[in-house]
Amino acid sequence: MPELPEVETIRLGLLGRVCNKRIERVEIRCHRIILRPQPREMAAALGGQMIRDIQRRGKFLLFQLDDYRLLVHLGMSGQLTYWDQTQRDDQRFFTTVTGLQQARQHAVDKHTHVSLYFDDGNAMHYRDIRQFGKWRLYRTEAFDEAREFLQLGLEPLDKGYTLSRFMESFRGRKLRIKSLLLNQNFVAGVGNIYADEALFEAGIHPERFVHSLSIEEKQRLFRAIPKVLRRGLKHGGTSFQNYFNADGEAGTNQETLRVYGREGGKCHRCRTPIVRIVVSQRGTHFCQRCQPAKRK
DNA sequence: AGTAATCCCTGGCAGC
DNA sequence: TGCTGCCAGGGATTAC
Repeated sequence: MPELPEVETIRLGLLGRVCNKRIERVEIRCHRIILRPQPREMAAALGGQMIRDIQRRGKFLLFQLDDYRLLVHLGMSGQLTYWDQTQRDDQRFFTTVTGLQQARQHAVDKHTHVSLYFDDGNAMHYRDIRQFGKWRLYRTEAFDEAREFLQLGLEPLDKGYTLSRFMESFRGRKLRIKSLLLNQNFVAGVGNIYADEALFEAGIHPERFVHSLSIEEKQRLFRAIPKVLRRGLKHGGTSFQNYFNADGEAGTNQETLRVYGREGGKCHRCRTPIVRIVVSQRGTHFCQRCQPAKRK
């Protein structure tokens, strides 16, 4: 479940690997994940293009090519890894060890849906077990058509993330705060893990309706969001199931999580057992004492 | 328009 | 042991 810190970690890893490399050949094996344009057309368009830069917006990766912009969303289980022709493929990729897959460089398998082969003999593999990922290719001059991208909300680690804009984003909302945090049009890049972590950090119950939040609570949330995201980034992302960086390595942020995935475990702050409920069809973890249901 | 529910998909796991 | 059924979850789509 790659969220902002995971996507950013992948971006940083890929920057030094695939930038300024020319795509010689593209293999698209699963057609489901490619929405636009059709696979044959996408493969043909990518051939001969050089990757000039890689940017990120929310959970989207944005590859700047000579004539195109390639938008990649990793969905639930997407992996983008670099393949070095001088290194040996690691078969341990497919084994489970203490609940966590071990991975390095891997050969093409049944879940490797796209491969970009560069003219220097190396490659970049896209692997996506659950196939929720999306690739979209736009001609640079037609990028305005990427509405799902342009409607994204505040970028929480950028300078434009200000308290006034954050407060503005609450206007007219009448839903639970956890639901709002998962909405990419509010703050981009926050997913289920970091939403729970941010709410714990801010001391806010996930089922609170946003119009009931005090100014102080919103201010705490405003600060908590980038705090937990930066912590995730610092630890190379959270590896629970299928997330690996561009070199196929797991992150370690799962060891620093305060509430997510810790049902029954003791709250680091008050020792109360962490509770798991369902909000917006998503597993939601919180401390009943540190995140009270009603405002004091 | 804003919100809630449904669906997509596979691997892992509990239960028998 | 092997089968069945359920669950996880981002976001597009549909329904209201």
